[in-house]
Amino acid sequence: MAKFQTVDIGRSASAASIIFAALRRAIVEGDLADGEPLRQDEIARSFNTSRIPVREALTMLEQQGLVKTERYKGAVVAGLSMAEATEIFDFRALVEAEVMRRAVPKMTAEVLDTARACLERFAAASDPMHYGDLNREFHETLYRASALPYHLGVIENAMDRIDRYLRAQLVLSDGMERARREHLAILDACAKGEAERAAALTAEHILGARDSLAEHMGSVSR
Amino acid sequence: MAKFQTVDIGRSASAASIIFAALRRAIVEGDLADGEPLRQDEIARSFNTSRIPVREALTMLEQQGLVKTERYKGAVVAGLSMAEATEIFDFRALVEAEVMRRAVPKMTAEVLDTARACLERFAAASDPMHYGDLNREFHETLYRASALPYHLGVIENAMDRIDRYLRAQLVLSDGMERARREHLAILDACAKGEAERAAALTAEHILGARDSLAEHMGSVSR
DNA sequence: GTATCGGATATTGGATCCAATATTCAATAT
DNA sequence: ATATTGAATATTGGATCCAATATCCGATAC
Repeated sequence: MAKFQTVDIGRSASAASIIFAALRRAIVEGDLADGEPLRQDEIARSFNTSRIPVREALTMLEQQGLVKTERYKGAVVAGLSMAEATEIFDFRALVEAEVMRRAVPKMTAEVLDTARACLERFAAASDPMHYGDLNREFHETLYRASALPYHLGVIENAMDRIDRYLRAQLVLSDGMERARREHLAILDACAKGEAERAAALTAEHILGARDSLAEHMGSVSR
Repeated sequence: MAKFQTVDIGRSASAASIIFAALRRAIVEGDLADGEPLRQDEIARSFNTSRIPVREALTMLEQQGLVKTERYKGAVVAGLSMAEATEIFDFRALVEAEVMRRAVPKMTAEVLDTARACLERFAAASDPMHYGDLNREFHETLYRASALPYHLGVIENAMDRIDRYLRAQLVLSDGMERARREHLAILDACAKGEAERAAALTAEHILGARDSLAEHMGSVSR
């Protein structure tokens, strides 16, 4: 029997995955602008490591489509054209609606409470840049009930690619107010066990964001 | 004006991406068994490089979910549980049906001819292990007409994860014959411009393969 | 005979060093 | 004045070397 609590320091994250997580977050939140070059040397210095783990992190980001690398030129934050962004919204609408459809029958009271708490924090949030996190948390809480890990992973990746634009759009005009209203409607459908309605509302919610983004920004990038 | 043909040797693939492509192919085709350890040193020797580009290739594979890495233990080919495989089939059915629905109205005669040629090669193929390639080529040819690159990428990734099991199942019993029949039906719907029917047939085609796999193999791995 | 401990070996993660090439900018020819 | 050439610099990709740790196997205690 174990008499001491083990701490798994051996399983602690590698330098590369720490750097990856930090860069990913910076890109997803929009702190790094589209096209911004990511210098290996500079990043290595800021993390007090060599360039090796930095390169590993950059290859991970490239696999996720968050950066583009060119030989002898380096990595830059990968921006999306309007067509690409639109396609990703369409994809999300398709997959998230289906996940929602399958999640509703499995939602426990606890899941619904957690989601409700998310919305309350969303309404009370003072920092606009925090909306994005709460938005994701709300949706993920509901989706997780589906017990479809592969779907969740794919959704997360798609979300990463467009989150910056979504966040920028959320603070504009009536973005916040509409999101709040639509979230309430989705949660209501979930609470009543109406899977089809929840799925339809989810798709509308995402496609509405797509159209709103297309209006506000003529072209997102390059 | 350019008087000489330029060859872009500078843009030639890096060692890491060559190794990645080779390992990916080996895993997807099932030449490397589930759980098989991938030793950096060994791979490096067989490609006449150092371990650095090998590690880069392994991180790419890990991002794709094709290998699992553990610190100080190394990378192994990532097998799928029955539940995971089933989920990926469901995902494919959802996404590929939608892509097909949107592709049909855009299919030119050339696309249809290319797909038809695929099927003929499929029927005439002598090497059973070549079926898998032709199967993918057939579907991809049709999907590409949709002009939805993000969707295609996601589908490709999902396909990579289950292709081994699919190939193994294809050569069993009536797998080949049924695939041939279903492909013809799909192509027929496409040729007649019946998008909804093509989409429905595509979903059935994939879910049928899912069920067939579930029958033939009690558990896929681990 | 069996279980536990300790060192040898194997293997990975990271640091440092070297090679290759893109970019920049000054010098020069037209 | 402008376009071209060539050297200096910056930056990446890969090789070699070092540190950390998991695994294996023999020695030892009971």
